[in-house]
Amino acid sequence: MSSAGDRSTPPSDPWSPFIEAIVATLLESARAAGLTLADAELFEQLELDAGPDGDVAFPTHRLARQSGRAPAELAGQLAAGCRATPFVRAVRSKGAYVNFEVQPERLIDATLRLVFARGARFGHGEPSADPVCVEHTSANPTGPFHIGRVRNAIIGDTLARLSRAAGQPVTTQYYVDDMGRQAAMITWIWTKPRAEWPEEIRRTVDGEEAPGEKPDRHRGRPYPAISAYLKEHEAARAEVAEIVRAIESGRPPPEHRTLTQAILSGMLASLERLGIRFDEFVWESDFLRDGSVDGVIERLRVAPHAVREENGAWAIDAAEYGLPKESTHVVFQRGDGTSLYVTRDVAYHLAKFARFARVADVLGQDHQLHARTLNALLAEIGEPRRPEFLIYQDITVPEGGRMSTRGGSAVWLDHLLEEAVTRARAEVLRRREDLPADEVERIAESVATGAVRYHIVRIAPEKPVVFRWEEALSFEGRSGPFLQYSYARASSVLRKGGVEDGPYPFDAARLADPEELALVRVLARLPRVVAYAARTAHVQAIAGYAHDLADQFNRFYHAVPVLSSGAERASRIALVAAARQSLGNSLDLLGLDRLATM
RNA sequence: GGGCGCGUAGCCUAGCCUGGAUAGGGCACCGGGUUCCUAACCCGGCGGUCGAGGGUUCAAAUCCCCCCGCGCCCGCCA
Repeated sequence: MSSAGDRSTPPSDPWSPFIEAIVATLLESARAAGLTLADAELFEQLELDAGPDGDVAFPTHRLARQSGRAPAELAGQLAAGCRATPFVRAVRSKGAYVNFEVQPERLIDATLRLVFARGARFGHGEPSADPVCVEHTSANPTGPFHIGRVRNAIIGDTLARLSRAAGQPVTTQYYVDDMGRQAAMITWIWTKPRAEWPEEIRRTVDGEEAPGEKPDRHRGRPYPAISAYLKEHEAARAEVAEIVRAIESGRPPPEHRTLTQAILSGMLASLERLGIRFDEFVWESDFLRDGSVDGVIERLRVAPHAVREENGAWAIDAAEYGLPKESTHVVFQRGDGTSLYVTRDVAYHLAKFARFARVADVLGQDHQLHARTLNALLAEIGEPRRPEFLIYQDITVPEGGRMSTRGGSAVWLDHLLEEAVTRARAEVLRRREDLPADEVERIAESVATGAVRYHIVRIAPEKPVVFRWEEALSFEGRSGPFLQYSYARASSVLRKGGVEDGPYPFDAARLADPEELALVRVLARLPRVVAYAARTAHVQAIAGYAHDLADQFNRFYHAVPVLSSGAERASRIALVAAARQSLGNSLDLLGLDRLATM
């Protein structure tokens, strides 16, 4: 059940004329009954998708209270005073509710027309001029993705797709952290002659090095061992620290950027399989190089709560920003004059604010405090704007604990995809022995990546997730492959009917089966779902919608013959085409491949 | 200790922003369905003190308070 809420009735929403008609007739009825109420108020109280008793419901409790009347009696009177219109077939009261049932033929007609008119843009909102930046993933380029980090990428990419569909000009950015100790550790080991590698680190690379191994895997392989090694060896720590200093002074080892880039490219290749690409890459060190970090430091030094620490470091006393007691002093410049991550992040965000009307950051929950610290520093330099943070919870392993690269508990994205492809291939071969091998591979890849993407995006970001292989690799029920299968079914009907490309003439009166009307109702919801999901960043809403749509399509498919039907044939084909279009648009929003056959 | 998030059937989950009529799905389990457009499907059944308590309200899974449990963070790391 959803409220009409923001009272918008855009032309991109098939419900708009129905809502307007209902508001008008209800208002008229209320006035006739001697009641005064603003149409805005009435609009807010309307409930859409109200259930079995009607399409739209109006609860009278509030109005009853205002007028001192009994809700049920009021509902009866209001219902009786509503005229039938071309849009509204019946108005009935039930208890305290006035239920409106729209003219089904009208709804079918309006919805299918809109779907065909807008095609790939059905469900999308009106274009807006305000550019939006979505920063997501931004994982340190130190090795392959594990599934925990991929949650960021999937949520961020889906948010970007939804925002675009909602009409916003979106730019996605990956913030490449090439400045930290972690990046320095990689450079430290790979710029050292192999003969000088400590034995325990060399072990991690020798023996398993495969030709054609992805660079993120290959170059990142020694990383966990370096971590452990540095804990025990001070001299090595000093060498890494020297590299960090070189990077911070703007003179990194020449191989540094190349190595970082190589690992990043391997990581991006994995995301590419999931349909995730970035418009821009922003390198953290660039803000140092172009002087903007110095600018931020200057502004922070004269900020209202700037304090100088004993050893010459500078901080903001951020007590009033509601930070935890122990971190109220936010240091933005070290005693040795170098900058910190949060300082550079301020510079980065100022650069974003200069270009974008809205700035969204997808962050893991471990960055919660960083987000608040960043906000505090922005406030201190008088920057009124703030990023919108989308914080997601960790993916943990069943044994307990977060996924750890070092602890060996990580589930690698590449491994997961490999396993998913193996299973998907077996499923395809089991039922489609007619397909050529390359076609089998193509389908298996799409099914596998679709299953993984959907498995992550279906769950609200703020929910913690425990990773389980059986669940992640499920191809049934509420899964990506279920959606793709439904799309393939619809495609198959159109293919066999010889009408893959339309046009799709139809007569709404021929679509009288309850399952047909039910399917149209689901189709008609898409524009509102997209608007809602984009506005609230509830990316899981589109996942739920796509399942509802596929589910209802399958019910219709079983209940009603299409190609073998008589006078209804053309209209049913049109309905299948519209369902395929909407489902396809939903798959696009989720980043799942449309499969014409599987 | 403080901050943030989470707690809905055996398991997973939607709904919470914006309170509204019998809380939607999926997995598992039980019983059906394929001379017909793809059975990765469909139909039926089973299963709920919405963590506990209190408050606000005509009305609370939804808002407020408190408590319990779980996770994360609280660095001159990133």
